[in-house]
Amino acid sequence: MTVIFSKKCEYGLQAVLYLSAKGIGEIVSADEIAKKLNIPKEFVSKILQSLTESGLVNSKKGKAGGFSLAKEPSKIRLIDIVAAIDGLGMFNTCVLGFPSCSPDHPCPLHEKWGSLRSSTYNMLTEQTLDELKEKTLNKIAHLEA
Amino acid sequence: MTVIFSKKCEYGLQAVLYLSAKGIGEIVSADEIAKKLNIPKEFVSKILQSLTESGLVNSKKGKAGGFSLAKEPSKIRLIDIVAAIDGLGMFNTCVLGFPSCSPDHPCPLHEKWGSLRSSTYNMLTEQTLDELKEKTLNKIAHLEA
DNA sequence: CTTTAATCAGACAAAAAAATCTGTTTATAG
DNA sequence: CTATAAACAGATTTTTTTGTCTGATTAAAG
Ligand code: SF4
Ligand code: SF4
Repeated sequence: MTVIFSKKCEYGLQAVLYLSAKGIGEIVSADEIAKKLNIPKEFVSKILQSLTESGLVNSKKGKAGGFSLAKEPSKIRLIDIVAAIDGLGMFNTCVLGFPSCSPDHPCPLHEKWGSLRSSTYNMLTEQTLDELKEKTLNKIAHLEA
Repeated sequence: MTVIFSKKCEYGLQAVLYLSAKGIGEIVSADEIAKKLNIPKEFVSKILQSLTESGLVNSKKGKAGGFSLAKEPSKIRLIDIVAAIDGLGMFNTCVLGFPSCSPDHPCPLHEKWGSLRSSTYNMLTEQTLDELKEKTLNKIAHLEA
């Protein structure tokens, strides 16, 4: 079975939400994130490194080092994280896997699926981290309860 | 990157749409389907075999054998094919990959994502093969043009 | 009855995704 | 200055998904 996002992307979103819940300046280690979110440490570490390259996250090396958001939470949209990790291919390739999507010969689901896909894209584009902070805190607090 | 459906499911949907476009009685070989849809033959063959087990498709062995729909196109919903191949897990697990989804501590995207997911589910549940026949024919006709 | 063309069963192989390991560099704290 | 704890780099392993191969069975057609 396959869901919308890759595992990498899911973890990436979780981690960034975690960072934003901690506040803009806070530096958090990959180890802490991994433990709190029950994600393999080395894996989330890799993902955060790649997000650092993408400029969404800052990293600090050495003891007491870790990761923090590179921008204000209100400036980071969910789509930015998705784009950095999974790319935006899912928004312009065919749900049914047909090779090309010409407007004159669209696949049978074009009409119905197309609008759902746009809605999803818009949702990810509109949602910024700051708007999700409270809900994130609530979720995190009750993760291992 | 990962899209909604697995390759298996995409091919399965394509193949079943192809069958329905041919008409209810028509028997079509895996070979023809593979060629027309540019899908690996052995792979689509396996998929159709599994759909046969699921009761959505009939198979006929031997020379002049092949596959056909097991029910009227109006009785086969897209969700049936998805359920048979990928399962319905994608409709009740978390987009963000959080392990549990308790209604009191939903993940940060619950509200927004939940409704999109329901819409997708409903769309797949409402769409039956007969309604897609014309569009499928149009798509197939222009596949290798 | 024999040839042929198909499903079917199940092992196998290749590729991609997910996860782990090993070691290096870097900065803080004592 | 040394010990420690972190990111970082990159190789390696494991697992899942995707795709292929071999042979057996079945049924139609000549
Ligand atoms: S138009 Fe149809 S073929 Fe094209 S991407 Fe949308 S669903 Fe797929
Ligand atoms: S409520 Fe949140 S945690 Fe649960 S499935 Fe929906 S998106 Fe995921």
